[in-house]
Amino acid sequence: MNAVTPSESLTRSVEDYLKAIYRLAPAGQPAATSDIAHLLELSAPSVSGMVKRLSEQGLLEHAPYRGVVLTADGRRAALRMVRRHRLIESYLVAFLGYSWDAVHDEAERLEHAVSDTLVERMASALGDPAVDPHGDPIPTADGDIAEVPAVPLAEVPVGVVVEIRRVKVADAGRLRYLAELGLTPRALITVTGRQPFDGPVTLGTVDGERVLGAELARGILCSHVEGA
Amino acid sequence: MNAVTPSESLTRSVEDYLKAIYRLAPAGQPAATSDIAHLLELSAPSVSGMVKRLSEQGLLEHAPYRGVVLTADGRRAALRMVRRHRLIESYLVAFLGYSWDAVHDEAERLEHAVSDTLVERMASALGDPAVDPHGDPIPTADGDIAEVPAVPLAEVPVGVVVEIRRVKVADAGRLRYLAELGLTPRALITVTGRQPFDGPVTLGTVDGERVLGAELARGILCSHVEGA
DNA sequence: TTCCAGATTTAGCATCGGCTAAACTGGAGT
DNA sequence: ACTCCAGTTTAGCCGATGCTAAATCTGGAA
Repeated sequence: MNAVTPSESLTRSVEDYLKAIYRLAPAGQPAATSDIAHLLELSAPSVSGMVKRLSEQGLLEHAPYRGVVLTADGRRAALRMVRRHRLIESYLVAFLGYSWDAVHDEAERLEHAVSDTLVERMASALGDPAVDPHGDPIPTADGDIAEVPAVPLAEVPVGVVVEIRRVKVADAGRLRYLAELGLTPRALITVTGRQPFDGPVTLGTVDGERVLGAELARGILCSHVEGA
Repeated sequence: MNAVTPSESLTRSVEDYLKAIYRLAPAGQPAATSDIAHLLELSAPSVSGMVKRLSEQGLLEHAPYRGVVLTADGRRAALRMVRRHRLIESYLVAFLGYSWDAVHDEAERLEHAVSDTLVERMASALGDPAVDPHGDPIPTADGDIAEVPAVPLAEVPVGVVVEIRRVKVADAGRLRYLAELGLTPRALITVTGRQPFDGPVTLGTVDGERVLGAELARGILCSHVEGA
């Protein structure tokens, strides 16, 4: 009857910092001030100041000049926000006609405003999904998050049938483009060719042949399909 | 191509002030500093300070010591928040299993976070309702709000069949109680008796006889039913 | 080993939106 | 007309979170 207790509620800024640090260092490596600043589009001194406050609150540990690491409390709070974000994205896509390229900004605001009750209602309405529309795993309410074992499309061997598991692309335009090509989670594809020097890959999809640049191919994570 | 433009976005606090002032003076009478302070649970000096800022922004007009009146811009912004609030309440009840006594707090937070797009998607999903679960009219996206002509149950003559149109009760416990009695918008009832000295009213409902205290009876607004 | 460049922190400041204490105002009642 | 109180505003403060400029540290190059 403690631990999960979010005794004093965190501000929006604090939630954003914790989520950013988790995103930069999900495995608990130190995150650099400048990386946090860049991700949140803030100045480095602003981050330094907030880091001091957060470490005083016990949400992270700060080794000056070395970076920050989330504490158990900090990690829990971060995963709570990740769960919210991904469930909100899922809900908007499933029930309110949003496309996967349009949900991020909306979720970014809503994640700070929804109650735990509402989040869990949305989860139930969705059937407690394991992943969001981008294939990113949704942490459980207890703060467990599953790994999605997958390799970048850019590294998939030619000829193997793979399933798209996750699309780690933030830009809305690129997401729309991928959706047009049918390259979304659960799609089955085969790499039919690959050009050298970081060149494009050629893909076989159910809709036919596709050519995809290396940058996008790196953002598409795939896994092998059983008995293909 | 101006007017509706919310050029610079308003802060959460500003939105709350405007909504409070609208609520206190929907018809444009002056609202008193102390009433605003009481409604928002803030100190009077805090309100004075914000009022100064808002009048500099052109959202309201302030006659010192006399009260404040929303400008057209301020009223528009306030009605936008009212629309959001009432649509969010409606959506939560219709699609996410909320009861009418539980929606207010959730909507109070969400109304500051949703995009116009999301609000309109919710409105569409609901079929563009005219009123929310409490019977309060939902302003249109253009900022028009319909009157709901209705008289307090406390003033309905004995023997007349009326329809509950609106329930102006904020307390969650009271709302739950009214729901248990079946006294929700669109219910048909008859006042079968009324005790003197601000006493309770006796009601005939489809579920049988009910007795209701004067306080609650004042919060239930009714209208006559065609040919009853 | 020394030194420099880049990263980080500290110093000092601004804005927003709260607060309390004190000063002020307007209208009700004598 | 005058007084006084309730309501309002002003003065001065605080904490959160942002910023720029200056100081400081760290690690790699020479």
